[in-house]
Amino acid sequence: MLKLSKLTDYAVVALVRLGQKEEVTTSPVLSRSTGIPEPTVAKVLKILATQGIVTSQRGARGGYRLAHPLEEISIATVIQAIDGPISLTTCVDGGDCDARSTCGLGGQWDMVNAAIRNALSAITLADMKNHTVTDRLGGLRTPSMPGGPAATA
Amino acid sequence: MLKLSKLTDYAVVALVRLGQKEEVTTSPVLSRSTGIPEPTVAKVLKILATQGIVTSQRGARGGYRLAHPLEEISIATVIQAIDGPISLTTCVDGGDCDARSTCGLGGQWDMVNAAIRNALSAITLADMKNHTVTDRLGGLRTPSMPGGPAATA
DNA sequence: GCATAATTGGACCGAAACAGTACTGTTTCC
DNA sequence: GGAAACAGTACTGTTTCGGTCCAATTATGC
Repeated sequence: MLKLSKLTDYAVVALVRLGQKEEVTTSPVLSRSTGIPEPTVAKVLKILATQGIVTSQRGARGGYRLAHPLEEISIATVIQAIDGPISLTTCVDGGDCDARSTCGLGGQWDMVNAAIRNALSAITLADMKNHTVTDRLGGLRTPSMPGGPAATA
Repeated sequence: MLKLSKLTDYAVVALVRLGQKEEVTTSPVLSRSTGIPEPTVAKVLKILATQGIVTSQRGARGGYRLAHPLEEISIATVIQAIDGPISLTTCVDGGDCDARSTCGLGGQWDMVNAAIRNALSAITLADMKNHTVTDRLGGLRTPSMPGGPAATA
């Protein structure tokens, strides 16, 4: 349902929390601080470490630390790190679309993907922490939007 | 992986094809026309009928017809019809986020959802049919984009 | 008016992906 | 040398998705 995985949600929470501390932080501490179960937060941090979003320090007195300031990490980066590349359909870039010849709309999904990526790249973790939204997004509303369905029809 | 279901992809293809015909069209005809398996296209049309996107005519000589012109149906509408509401996280509008008190970012995901919805609502099925893109989206690239990751970090 | 055929409507089931957990190994500090 | 913490792998339960089948409905032809 166009819903990103819960792991990504956890990742954002953990990263924002991590950005509020200067020293290295361990998984258990982060777990208590965020309310996310220990094994899960450990798994998330592990993935983020492999993607270079956080740096890890092994051994006693080890832990995790942000590799970049919050302002330089976009939502799109986190999503791609956890969930993989952002592409709405499998019918892109040589996918196995068996109806390619008849479907008619060749790579029209690419522009949709680009729109999504664009919107997600414009929001950083710092924007998530602060409750103010930068106006880089055209027509973006304030956090508490009317809530009605955005159906155009 | 922020990927919408194949059903939605099928729905768009079927709707665009349906928009090219005036008279009512049956599932088998649409299946042959699009290359989508018969049962699947039937299921998609069924869902779209319940959502009011297409009108159905039961019985012999029945079939489906578009309820609105292609220009008035946005991608967001189709996605919401098939996949359900567009909300990236479960932690919105009274969701069961058990870490609400500690996570810190109350409804910050809402602005992300709004951005997505915005981008998706700006693209109509007519845009998918024609290979030209209207410039309603700020910074949207042409269909064949470079393809590099949109990571900001 | 009745039988028949065509088509949608709703329910069901198997398969795949995901979230979460546990365990073992490696590294570093005390 | 012992303890603490990350790294990697494997496993299991759950949910969701994709696909299929059968029942309800309506127009047509006799």
